[in-house]
Amino acid sequence: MVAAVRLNYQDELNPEQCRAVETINGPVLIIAGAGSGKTRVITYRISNMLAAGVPQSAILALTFTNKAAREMALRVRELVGRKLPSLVVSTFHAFGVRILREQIHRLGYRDNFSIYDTHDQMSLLRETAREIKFSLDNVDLYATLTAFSRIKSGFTVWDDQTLPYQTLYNEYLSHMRLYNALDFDDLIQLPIRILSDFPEAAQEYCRRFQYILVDEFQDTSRQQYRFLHLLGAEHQNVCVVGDDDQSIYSWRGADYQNLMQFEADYPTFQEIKLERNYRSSDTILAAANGVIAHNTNRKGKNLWTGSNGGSPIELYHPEDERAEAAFICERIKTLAIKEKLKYHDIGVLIRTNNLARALEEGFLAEKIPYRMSGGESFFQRREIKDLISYMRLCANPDDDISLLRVMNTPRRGVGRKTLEVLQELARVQSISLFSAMHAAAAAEDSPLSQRVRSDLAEFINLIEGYRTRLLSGRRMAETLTALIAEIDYWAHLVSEHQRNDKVAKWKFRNIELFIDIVRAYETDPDNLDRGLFQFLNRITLQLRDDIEQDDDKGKVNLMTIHAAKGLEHEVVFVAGVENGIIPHARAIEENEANIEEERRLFYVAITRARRKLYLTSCRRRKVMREVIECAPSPFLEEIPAELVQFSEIDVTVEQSEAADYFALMKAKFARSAT
DNA sequence: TAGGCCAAGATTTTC
DNA sequence: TCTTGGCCTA
Repeated sequence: MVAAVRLNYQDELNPEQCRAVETINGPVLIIAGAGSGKTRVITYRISNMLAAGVPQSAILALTFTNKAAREMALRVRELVGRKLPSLVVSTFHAFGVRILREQIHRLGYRDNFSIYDTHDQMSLLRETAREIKFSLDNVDLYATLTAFSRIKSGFTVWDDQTLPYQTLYNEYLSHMRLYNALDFDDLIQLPIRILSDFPEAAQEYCRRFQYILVDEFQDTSRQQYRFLHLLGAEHQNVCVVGDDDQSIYSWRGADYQNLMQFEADYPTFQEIKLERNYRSSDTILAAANGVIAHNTNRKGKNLWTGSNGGSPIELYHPEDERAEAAFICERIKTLAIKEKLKYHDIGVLIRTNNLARALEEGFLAEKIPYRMSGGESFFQRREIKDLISYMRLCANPDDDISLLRVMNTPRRGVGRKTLEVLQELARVQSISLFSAMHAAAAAEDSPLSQRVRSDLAEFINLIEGYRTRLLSGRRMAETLTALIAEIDYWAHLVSEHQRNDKVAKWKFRNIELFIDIVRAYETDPDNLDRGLFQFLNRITLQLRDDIEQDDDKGKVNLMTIHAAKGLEHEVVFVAGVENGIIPHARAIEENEANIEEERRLFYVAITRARRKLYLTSCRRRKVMREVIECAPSPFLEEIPAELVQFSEIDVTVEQSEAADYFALMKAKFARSAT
């Protein structure tokens, strides 16, 4: 099997790709343009390493999203034809968790830490503010968290703007610490600390992971780069694969300057450019090239296809978002019937999640099966989060945020008064709420009534009982079923939705689905790392990932452009190609230089298409409650005109008006350029 | 203490 | 517009 792989790949890959596959030792920088067969190269490279005798446990492949990690692991397994239990393919964050689970005691945390997502962080911030009487009026919690994150990761320092929040920040951090909770930044930050402060730990990982491969390198943050750098310090076998034109995560700290940093840090690096595009038609690629050429800050690259022609890009200006949805549905149906295209070969891309709504309504009305990836995930749903919070509290009783959530779901008669007493006790003694409950329930002289204290004791018993059962690590699904029965979650749902028992039923069905997921996790023979903590970590890190469904074949893929990165479809629709959406008004508002990233985003969207690309740009759109006039995205103008065809529906008026508009835009640009 | 009512916020993208 | 969280009252 392995030998076959060795013989074969030369026939399947072009010379540059071969070089990328064969250059195993030393630092390597692979610049891989869109559609240049990057995934194939990576998978072949790994299997080539295995064939060359590198043990699987010595290879570490890091990606950016869960989807990419899963995909890569799957492809390698398929190619090699066997399971690779010791090969580590993981996201940076998940890999951070892996190190922390083994090493976090060095930093004085306990290894049953909770991971807080943005939601949890916001709750904690609210709680903290309340506690120290910090007024949050007119405070943008989200922005505050972003600022905290930047300070924490050393991106910025305190300034006049942020200084007033310093006490809040410190208090927030000490709470995180008290609750034994980590946020996403910590998952990178703390491993860095471990690797740099504890040489014996660093050595362990450096020795083990002799070969490191990073996909989507352009999206790594400075912190992640540092992490990577520390891991590869000893052996220097670091291979990074990226494309500066597809860097679309700068808002999350991605820094494409890491490419330059890499070159400086590894002067002996070999560079390999993959410039031949195997995915898109010539037309589509020419459009993409035309657009991206407007960016100034690029590492030059010249993508080519080696083929000719392709059907033109179709541009349509619907009246509003409903007409847009109708148009897309109509085209999808035609494609399905006339060209025998499968629904799953079609991608509908949007800039923001809220654009999905009208499209979803359209799909439902036209009975087109679809799936939406991204958006509110299953695990974010309320009923699921309730259950997860119970699990988290069992895993880590000091997790106050989970405790607060669970405490009164269902209602347990613990009111504000009681909570205040407990919180005060916790604050004074610097202990968690759960410990405070313990103390209060046992104390003779507690200000709490006998009844309340026995309620608390009952709650403590409930949690501790299930804690033991869940920690035993076996039959979690059954244990959860028992828990749900014991707290009578069903009655809770019914009382929460008295007017609408359908909702209650649906939510309960979700709970059952969740338990199925737990069961699948427990009984998966490939899963060697079962257990409550592992499960919870996995869930938290996969918040946005939807559950893999077997029946996803045969469904149109509706997703954000960000989620579409790394994927491809025969036919792609990009909806809402309007000024203010792509480029997004907020992004530009923030910083005008962001226009380049927005353009890259558009570039990514275009290059997802293999054969045919449709772009739609509404003239009006309902935003919130009002209807606003929309102008086409300025990026449309950057597509060479000869590649574009206006859609036949409503052609007459449309075209002349659009032409007028473009003339206007052109004039505007000419002016601003001088 | 719990349920109902009112007001405010909605965040661009993800781990 | 719709949901969610906070506040007030019974």
